[in-house]
Amino acid sequence: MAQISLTFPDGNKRDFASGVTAADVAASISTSLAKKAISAQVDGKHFDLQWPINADAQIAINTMADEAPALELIRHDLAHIMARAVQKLWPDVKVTIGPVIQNGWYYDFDRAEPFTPEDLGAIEKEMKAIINARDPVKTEVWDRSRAIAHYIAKNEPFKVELIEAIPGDEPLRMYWHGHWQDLCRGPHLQNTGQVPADAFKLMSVAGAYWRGDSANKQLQRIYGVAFKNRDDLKAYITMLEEAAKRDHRKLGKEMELFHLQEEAPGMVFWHPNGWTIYRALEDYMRRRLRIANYKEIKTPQVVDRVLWERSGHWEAYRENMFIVEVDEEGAKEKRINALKPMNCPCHVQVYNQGLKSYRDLPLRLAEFGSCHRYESSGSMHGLMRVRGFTQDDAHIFCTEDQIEAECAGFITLLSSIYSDLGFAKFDIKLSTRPEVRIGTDEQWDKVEGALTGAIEHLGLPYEINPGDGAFYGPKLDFKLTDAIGREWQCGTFQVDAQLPARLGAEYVGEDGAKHMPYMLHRAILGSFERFIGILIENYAGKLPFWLAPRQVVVASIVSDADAYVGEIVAALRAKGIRAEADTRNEKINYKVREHSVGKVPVLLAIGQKEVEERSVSVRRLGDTRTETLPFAQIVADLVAEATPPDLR
RNA sequence: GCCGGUUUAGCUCAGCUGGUAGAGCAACGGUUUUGUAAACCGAAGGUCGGGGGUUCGAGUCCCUCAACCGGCACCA
Repeated sequence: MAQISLTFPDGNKRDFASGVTAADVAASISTSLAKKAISAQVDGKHFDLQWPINADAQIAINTMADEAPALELIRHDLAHIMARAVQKLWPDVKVTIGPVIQNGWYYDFDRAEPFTPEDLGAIEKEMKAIINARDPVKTEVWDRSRAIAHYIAKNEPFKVELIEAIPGDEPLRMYWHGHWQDLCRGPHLQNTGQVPADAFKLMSVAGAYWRGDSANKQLQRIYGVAFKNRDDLKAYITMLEEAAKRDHRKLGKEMELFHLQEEAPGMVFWHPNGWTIYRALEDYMRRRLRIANYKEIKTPQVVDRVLWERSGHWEAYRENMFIVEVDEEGAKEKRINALKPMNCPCHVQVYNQGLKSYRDLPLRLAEFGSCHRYESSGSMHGLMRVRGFTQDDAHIFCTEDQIEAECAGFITLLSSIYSDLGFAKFDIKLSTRPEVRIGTDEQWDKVEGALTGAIEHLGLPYEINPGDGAFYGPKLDFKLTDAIGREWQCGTFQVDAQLPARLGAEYVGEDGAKHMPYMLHRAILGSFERFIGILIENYAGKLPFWLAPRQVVVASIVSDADAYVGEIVAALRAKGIRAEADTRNEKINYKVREHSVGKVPVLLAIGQKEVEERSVSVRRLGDTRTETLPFAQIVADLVAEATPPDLR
């Protein structure tokens, strides 16, 4: 038999017979390694211990101490164990696919009856029994026809469809967990007992379309999470609870920021506290845009369908638009208008007023544009996905040669704004030309080159999403990372050669002829509603002082202090600080608790002592210590602290 | 839009297999003048999401609509 040479992580090489398995290799090293081995990395690929190795390769044996492969195997085996448990409990359930995902796995089933939460308990119990049985895991390679015949015989139509969709004549791999068989590319553990029985949990049932297509049958998906040990599972569940505590919907209620109600789904009712955040953010953005030489405009919300027909939205976006029909006086037919879902067509109308010269370009038109989109009922989510929202929108009209500089200027602005708002890290994704597109390849080369040139010039890393651009131009997406590691796509920069053409935008060039400008769609926050939701969750409600809706509460300890409390509040308000008095007949403990829960950053407690020495006792949110400061000093300190970052 | 779940007092939630609704907090009225995360007492508060049905009787069972929650699909 042919020999192959395997290279170990320490650089040592050894020869083995071709077809040797990683299990054999581990056993040849030591019995303890053979026991501990769970899989191997063979030339970087994750290999099952049972798979034959047929060529020279780098090899490293994995044990449970190797976090990534261990978790992948545990989760993947659990997917199979769960499917086996489900088919044991309900033999007529059809199986489909069950991949590993972040923190766990899911498996999609076809079953007439819905799975209930009680079913999940029963499945978990059955899974534990399978794990405790320590059933061996076996694997074989089958040819397609055998596999198809097998699944036809077993009446598993989804598996048949799956195999038929696998291209070519590739042989297929089968796995057995005990007697239970599943088509799977592997790798897997060696027996079900290697899965920790106390470190997984079935989380939820949800509908999911077969192969992700809403035209297909809807299956039932069961989600599970799994870790290497019970403590990790516990930590994960604690993390989920912590994340739930920063849910902006919950905090929005507790902090009296906003509400939503049935009569206006997806439309925000901002309360005084929430609107204060909104205004602070808007004022900040307005200053930043003005300094970056944007011109702010305001355009109509209700616009005749004629304009939407011209812009192409009526054809492409109609089902997402709120339509307004009006009986005009004397008119034979109803006039049909739409609430604008986007600002771009209106901005072109502003651009088109008066003949533009190349000297006017780049022209940056900004609007805090109030838009409405009829989002599908199942997609709405607090402030994150709404039907009525306001974009920090702007369109830059420029020549092709100006795109790169505009792009660089935009990224610089975005980066500075994210940093001011507390987001140090963001990623850039470039979406390039799709298959179906307008414009010549030379144009695309130039425009894509302008975007990459801008990013590279700034020395920033970026990822490419090939073919994911719009048909009218490439785009950049900007994703920021929040305090608990979640990513949010907020900023966008899109090059558009289509809308200016459709709506007849032009300028007179140096050559005296008319040319079409490019239009750059761009946003930094995305929508104010969503961004405020992100801010609330990022800060867990403890917003930075300049954004906090109620910055200071001045609380009396005794009623004799009320007059002095009033004096302090008046002094702070005179300096623009959002201060409130709390002179209710309550103990200071009660007031401290209430305003801590309400996320007020600074509490000034005033008792007899403070009245006498004209001082204040300062307590900051999240800190149990207090500090006594003179009246004049606290006013000066808080004024400095309340200054927005761009004005410091 | 689809699958599943939920909807009871201002808020958070109880209410078993159908017999006519309950707690804590808040708000209100008193008492208390208080020193850094919930003082005490009292009275009050609900067409049980909307509509329809079954039943002698519905918060509870059925149908339907809506909103919300978890996913899926969507997010040119």
